[in-house]
Amino acid sequence: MKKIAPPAAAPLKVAYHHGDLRRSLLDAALGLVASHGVQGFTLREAARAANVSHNAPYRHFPTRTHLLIELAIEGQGHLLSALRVAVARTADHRERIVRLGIAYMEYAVAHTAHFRVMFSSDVALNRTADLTDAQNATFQFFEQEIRASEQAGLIRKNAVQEHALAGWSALHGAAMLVLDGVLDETAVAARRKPREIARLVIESLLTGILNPPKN
Amino acid sequence: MKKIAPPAAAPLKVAYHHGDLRRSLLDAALGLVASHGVQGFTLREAARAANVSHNAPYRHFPTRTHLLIELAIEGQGHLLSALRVAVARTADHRERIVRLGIAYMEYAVAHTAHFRVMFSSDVALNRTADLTDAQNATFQFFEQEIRASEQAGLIRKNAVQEHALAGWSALHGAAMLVLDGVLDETAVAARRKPREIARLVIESLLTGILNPPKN
DNA sequence: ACCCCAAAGTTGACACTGTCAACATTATTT
DNA sequence: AAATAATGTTGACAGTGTCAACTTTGGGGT
Repeated sequence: MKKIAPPAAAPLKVAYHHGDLRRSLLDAALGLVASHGVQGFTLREAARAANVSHNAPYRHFPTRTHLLIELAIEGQGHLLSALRVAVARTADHRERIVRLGIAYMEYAVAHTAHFRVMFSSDVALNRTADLTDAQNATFQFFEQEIRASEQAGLIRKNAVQEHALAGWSALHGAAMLVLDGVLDETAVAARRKPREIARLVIESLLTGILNPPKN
Repeated sequence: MKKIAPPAAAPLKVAYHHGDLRRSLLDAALGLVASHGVQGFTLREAARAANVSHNAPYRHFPTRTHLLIELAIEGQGHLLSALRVAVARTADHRERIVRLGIAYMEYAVAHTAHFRVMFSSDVALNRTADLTDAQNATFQFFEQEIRASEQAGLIRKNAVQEHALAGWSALHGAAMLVLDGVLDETAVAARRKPREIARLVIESLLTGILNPPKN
């Protein structure tokens, strides 16, 4: 069954080495997650999509989960970039915070596959130091933004970390609930676009829900 | 291999009919999720834990995912009960809201398996009408609580749904981030117990993070 | 008291998966 | 040009979800 003399490369080149299999596998995986969910993603199917044998992925990732972790790290990077871009041309601190929130939500809905992988429990339970670093970077970006607002006198003093935590939680929770469709039948959220939901959540957090104390 | 005359039930009864296999499977599944994660849960292993053949589960659940959905619905019920209990003996509206938040978080960490199943993407993507109802019930409980606070004059008017949404998002996000260990290395959250994190988030949301406007 | 049937459980098979081990080919370094 | 590391391939194995066909059992109508 040996092939004899394929002198010039056929239109369908079947090179032994792939070129950038690692990248191809990540891309294929992302697509599969998008269409079949994280659980539905399969190493073998990714290999097929890359025209490669079912064991080739193991030269690039020690395990299925590690491929996902790699995707998660990548996603964190993209998210952080998106957040940076979202506030790049805005000076007003309040507006910056609102934009940050909206950008978080928009990333979640525009890059659902990445986002789902980033926070899938499978990945979370096998977190790698690199992933932790990437996640911490995102939190620190929030923190830094809040700190700037504090120094500008926009927000309360001495609670930067707490406010950053509350902010991230609110955003993250809203994004999760939206992605999971949990809000689809609620009166508030059903007819609103994700970005409006994000704005709403952020506004609530900024001004608070209590009546202002009357002194 | 016929057993002859087992007059009184032997200690190891090996009846053909199980009695309450459905319940046993749900319990086994919960344990498996707790130890191996949602992805690690296996129908066949649950069947083994219940001393039953690998196909017996199919007499009670059409599919692996449906078993998980059943667990999710069950969990939503427990959560709602826990929330009710948490505020049962508290009259002060502000305190009620704080307790609600803490209860949500505590449920998440005390019943991690249930919680993870409830919001696993596998379940979310195959949501059933019953599950949707159960989730809506939880949201409505939040809403109702906020409405009561509004009528008592505690919180701003005309934004009950928005505030309920913001509250749920913040709580849910905080719970998720805690469960996923995303906060483990952050200065704010690393040394705090989950309930303190929840309190902190709720307090931020109640009073807001902006400086009070000086008129 | 019987028959019969639907519910509940079982066995066996299938295609598919993640992963391991052994082998083949290519690229790189010396 | 030879040795070696990197990259792919084939084959095998145990384990999975699910389908189909069979068996056992408990309860209701006659």
